[in-house]
Amino acid sequence: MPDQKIVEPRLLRGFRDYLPAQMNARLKMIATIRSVYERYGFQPLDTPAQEFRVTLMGYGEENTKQIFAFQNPEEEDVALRFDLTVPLARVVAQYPDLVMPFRRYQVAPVWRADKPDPGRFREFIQFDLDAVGVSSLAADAEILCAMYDTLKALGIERFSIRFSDRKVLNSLLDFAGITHERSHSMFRILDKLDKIGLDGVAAELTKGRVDASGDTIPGLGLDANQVGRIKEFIALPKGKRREALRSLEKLFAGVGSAKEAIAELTFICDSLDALGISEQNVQLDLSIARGLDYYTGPVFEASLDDAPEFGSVFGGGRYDGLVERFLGRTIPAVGASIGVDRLFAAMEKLGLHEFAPSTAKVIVTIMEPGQLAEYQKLARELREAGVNTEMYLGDEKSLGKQLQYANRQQIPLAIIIGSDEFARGEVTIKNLKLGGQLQDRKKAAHGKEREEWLALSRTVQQTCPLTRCVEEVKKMLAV
RNA sequence: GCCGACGUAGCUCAGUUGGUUAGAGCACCAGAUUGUGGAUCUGGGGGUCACUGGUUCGACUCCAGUCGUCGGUACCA
Repeated sequence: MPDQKIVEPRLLRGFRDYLPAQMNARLKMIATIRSVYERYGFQPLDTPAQEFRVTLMGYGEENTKQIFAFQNPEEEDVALRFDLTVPLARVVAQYPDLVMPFRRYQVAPVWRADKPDPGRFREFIQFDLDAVGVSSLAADAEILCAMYDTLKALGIERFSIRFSDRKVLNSLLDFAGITHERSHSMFRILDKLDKIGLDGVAAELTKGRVDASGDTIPGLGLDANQVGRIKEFIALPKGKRREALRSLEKLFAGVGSAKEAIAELTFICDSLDALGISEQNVQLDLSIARGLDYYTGPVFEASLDDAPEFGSVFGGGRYDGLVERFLGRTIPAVGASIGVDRLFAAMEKLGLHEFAPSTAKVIVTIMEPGQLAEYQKLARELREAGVNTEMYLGDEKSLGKQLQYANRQQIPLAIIIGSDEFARGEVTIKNLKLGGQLQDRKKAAHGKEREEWLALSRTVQQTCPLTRCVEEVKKMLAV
């Protein structure tokens, strides 16, 4: 291409490639999550990436700027979905024959035009589970339980799922004498408690503050009495679920609207006890708000104790009003959503992923190109036996190069057949994974350990009759 | 969106008060070793110093703008 302008290969801000090693880890993660959801009997659903723009809008116009919106060739206003909950509400309204309760899971990419952060992208996968048409809070407890099982199944031990109830916060407004119109800004500020501390929250509730970068954040203009009440609420003991609940009951004793919230949380605590969910991982935290307007009851969010900077990796709640927008009548619903890519990034930081670029377990190297058919036959035989097998197709003629390739792909076994083996009807199987491990341990091995090392070294490479190749390969992979 | 910092090899970074030929480590490639990867040694390729303009005899270095990256903050149905 003389004189032609090279197109610079680059990505859009907030978008990522997933190369094979990461992709294998991500697929494994998704498969694990799916197996948990299916264990609860949730059923799969998929919906299009694009929806009519009006379908996606409607909860606060200021948020629409985060939506990737454009016109299609028919000049209709369309947008990329920004979550999976709104499309679910659309589906429920559109298919009246769906059997209720409708319990579905969905894993799919969504798009938001946010500024990217660690673990935060413009295109990312969400993995949702929701129960629609269920008013019983047993569903909410079950969602919490599924969240717990999912994080455990992913191999995460130290995580915290915190839950509360949107109705608690509404009662807080009554308790502090704040009008409900200001609920949104009020909840938003409260949600920042973890981040900016009690003093920061107090400042934002009153006259505002200047942050570390010198930016001014306007205050809400509450009076000292109101802030005092909010502080009382924040100061409620965290402790065990029951204790937190009792102290809330005491504080809100004079607030009529609080009875329902307390009854709901009591029900959920009972259910969690019945389900055997530990206090260790699932806590009642009255301060969590979740920014979304559509929540009407219990809300939940999970974060990893050892990677708190990634924030909420799994969150949800009850949204009894959402389907009404499409149907004109109320259908109760509750669900939760994993930010798969955010959780992936957090787990990556904690070293919880196994990265291997190749799915092959065996590579058949080519030493005698004239015998290609024999190599092909053997590869076929291995595949038919269920062994993931790659036959070397590159241009390198030397065995060393082919083994180097296999090593880089982290393929554990290599099959070597040269003129000697062909003459005797044999194959040599080399364990690259074990060989690599032994190399690492070579220097450290002394005395008894050295004996063991030598014994293992003898098993790195073995020769057997061609007829027993598949059997030997399986045996070596099983270790 | 706002505030700040930073852009030198694939990666991590040196680069003197502005001085002529821009360096290192790692990675990569080749050879030592044409039937054995990861070790060692020797050699090699690779740069529009983000971009554009300005100041200057001379700019990787100073100035301005643009783009990009990162951090904080705001926002997050």
